[in-house]
Amino acid sequence: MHSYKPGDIETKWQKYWLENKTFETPTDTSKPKYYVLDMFPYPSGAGLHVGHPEGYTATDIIARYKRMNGFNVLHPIGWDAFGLPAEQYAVKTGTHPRTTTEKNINKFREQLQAIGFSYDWDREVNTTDPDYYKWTQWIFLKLYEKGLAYEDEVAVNWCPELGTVLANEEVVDGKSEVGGFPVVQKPMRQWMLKITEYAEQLLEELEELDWSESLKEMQRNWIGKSIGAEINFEVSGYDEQIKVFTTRPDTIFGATYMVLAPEHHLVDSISTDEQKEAVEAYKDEAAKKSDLDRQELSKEKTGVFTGAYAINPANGEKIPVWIADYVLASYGTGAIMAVPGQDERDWEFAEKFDLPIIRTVQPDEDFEGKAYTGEGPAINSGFLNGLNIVEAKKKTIEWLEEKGVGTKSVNYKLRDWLFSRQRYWGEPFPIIHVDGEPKPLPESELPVRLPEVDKYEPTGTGEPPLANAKDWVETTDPETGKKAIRETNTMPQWAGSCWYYLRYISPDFDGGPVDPDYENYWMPVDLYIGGAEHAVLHLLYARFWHKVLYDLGLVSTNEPFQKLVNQGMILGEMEYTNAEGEKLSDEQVEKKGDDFVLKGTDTKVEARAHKMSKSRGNVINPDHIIDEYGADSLRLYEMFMGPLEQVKPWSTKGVEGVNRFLNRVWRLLVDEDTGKIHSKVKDVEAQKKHLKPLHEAIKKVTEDIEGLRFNTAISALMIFVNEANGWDVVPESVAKKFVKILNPFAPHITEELWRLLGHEETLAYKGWPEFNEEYLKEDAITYPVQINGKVRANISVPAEKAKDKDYVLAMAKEEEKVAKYMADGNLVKEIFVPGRIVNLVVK
RNA sequence: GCCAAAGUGGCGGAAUUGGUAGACGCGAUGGAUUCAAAAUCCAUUGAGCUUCAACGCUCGUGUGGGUUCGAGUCCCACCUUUGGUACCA
Repeated sequence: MHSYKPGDIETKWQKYWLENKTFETPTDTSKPKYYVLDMFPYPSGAGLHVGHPEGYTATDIIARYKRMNGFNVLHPIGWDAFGLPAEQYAVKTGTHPRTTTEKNINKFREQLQAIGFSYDWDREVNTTDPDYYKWTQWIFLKLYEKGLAYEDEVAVNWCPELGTVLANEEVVDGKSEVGGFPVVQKPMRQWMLKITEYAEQLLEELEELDWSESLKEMQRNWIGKSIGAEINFEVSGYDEQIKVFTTRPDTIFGATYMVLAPEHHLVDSISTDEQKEAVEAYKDEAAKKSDLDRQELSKEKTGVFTGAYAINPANGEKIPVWIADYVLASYGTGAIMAVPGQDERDWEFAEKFDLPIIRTVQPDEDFEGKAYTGEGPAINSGFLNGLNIVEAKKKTIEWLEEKGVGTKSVNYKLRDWLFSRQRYWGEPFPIIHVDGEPKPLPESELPVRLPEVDKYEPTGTGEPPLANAKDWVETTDPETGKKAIRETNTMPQWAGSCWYYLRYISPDFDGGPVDPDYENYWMPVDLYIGGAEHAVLHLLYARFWHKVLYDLGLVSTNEPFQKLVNQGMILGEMEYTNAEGEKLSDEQVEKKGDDFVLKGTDTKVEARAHKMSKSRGNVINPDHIIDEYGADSLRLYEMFMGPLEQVKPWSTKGVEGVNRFLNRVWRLLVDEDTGKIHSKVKDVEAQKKHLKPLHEAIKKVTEDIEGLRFNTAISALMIFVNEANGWDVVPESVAKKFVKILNPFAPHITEELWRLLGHEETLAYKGWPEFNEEYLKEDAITYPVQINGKVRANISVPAEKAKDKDYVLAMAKEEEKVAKYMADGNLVKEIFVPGRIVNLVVK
């Protein structure tokens, strides 16, 4: 028997591709290029899960399709291999993270190769390789030289359990994203990157990118641009001013009090003696609060009066100055003018502390709420009265500027990027401290390698693990010979992934991060696919670095990723659970109305698919799927499940379905007794009945690949095979074209079939078939005939008469059933849509 | 709360610019093959009504309205789910 045996075929071709370097990236730059990139994985100990191959199969299909269309394709993979898990494992077991990482990478590589991805394996990059992080450090030096990297004493998210500082995005609900440990605020010396300097560009240049609107919107929200004014308020009795930022300068007449963040620099100097004690107590309280506390207590506003008064420049009124933690030190100027009439937070605060409220915008008549934030004419606002918000804003700003007490201003939510971590397993900074001042190392000192250490824990005082490596820390300044101390922080995991797409272009280049000649050819990335979890951070950070490199003249494009798609998460199998959370089998459950119920009862049952997780026990291991059904089936199923970007539940039954399809393909072309090409595959001229389904498939598959609609492309391939299975003879030319268009989806079986069809060379570079509209034409067109919008009959019209309105309408009216309906009333309207439909309106 | 996306059979999902809703696959039912099973092949499969049967009819794309000869698709209001965000002045 020579039935379809994916195991044999797949290992054979994977070996062939590797040995022959089939997917080596071409180095000639004469042909059009296509750079198709995957988000490289963190090689975890758990190995690949079924989520990885989803995006990877999509890009692989594109890569293979583009090669067959004559493009030079760059399709690389690598490892984002710095990271906390390997370090935590090292803390526990003493195993060097390098050892763990290497082992995991080998496992990942093996798994990826077993799925038949057409990566150029000579271009792997590994962020933990000194030859790679040399250039990460080099880019950091450039950032430093440009003044974009600086040290600062900042309140950071300190996680005592992990012994490290976390970035805001690594803190979820006041706990560490990894491990769920409590996080507190602690001031520490840290490296920062001035991403805020690029805020406007990062926002503006989103426009030209071919990214989903929702993704762009997420980045816009993260950057959080707001336009308004800065206004100075004199403090009564002091030679001080409080500067505030507001998006609603038009409401200034309603500013009845002011609030400073507890950390504001003027708090101490303006507090009166009577209030000093209360102010100090409040400050202490606020400082102790963790993020979690601030959020939990956020429902109830708190604050303390400083005893000081400011002068509202609009009307000269004395207004009290308070401190409250609902005003953030890190946004705007750390102080606000409170306008309770038009701001919900201020209203709440004013109500609680009995502060005056003045409306300065006339609410709609039926408005019943408290603070009014909608449109309306200005009231109680002196010279602004009657103006709408936009006009009033403009006029206020003009007035402020004239008086010299304020100016138009723009603010961003985006903060500078906290760029250091107290960890071992990360890139060391190319920085030494001489006489207490930071100093960059010269390029010739790169890479600064990670030292060997005995233990991987932080010192406990917050000193990073590298501080334990005394011999390494204590060094000399190569320029002056002075004693120096190395920086012991390391870079965050994001660093390596900020520029890896450039390294693939020239992985061995030693004159810089990327060879300019090839950079110019390959950039930008034409298609980038990865998980939505990186929608904001990785993509924002990478864009930032890229723009810096662009400004330095090191890259030729201002944006790295032209088109970007997020694949949707794959959930576990659909599960039915009762109120107690116990799993039920399909047989125990039925649908009743809108709900699922326990069979024969009214007891509702929850029916849904859950995120895959070890604790739930619903994790699907791709290795098992490959063992059972083969890599081609895995690939095909992952693409057939549904639209790439959508979240969708896994179904192993579905894998069986596509596996059956591949079996049908095999039996269509191979004689299972001999293992040779089936005798019904003949070198004869193809007829219309063969060519029509074939070209329909070619057309649909081509268009759907271009549009990343792989699920419907596969459906078209299935339709062709269902049709072809009914043929007595399969023309060889038709068989070959079909094998070609199936190839990007199921590369192993198609290589094998191509070989059986008598070819020695790989199919990977054979031309993609073109479809011919001629073959798609129908001999006869079927028109549905509607009476008052309901289909009552179908008529068949010869193709050459199909566009002839009079002819088609006449045909329609002759139809017996149609005539019957027409007899019941008068024909008032005839609608004829060529090639589509006939509708007769009868009354 | 705010922002964004999405609601279609038992399930995953199809459906050009508004033009026959349910392609393709899973599951299910019946049949063929088999000593039997697996595999394979054939047929049926949105719900309901009528009929000996064929034909036919009614309803049906989250809910309620609207526009149109015609709405899954467009407009208005609402409900639900998912993702993001969270005192950002």
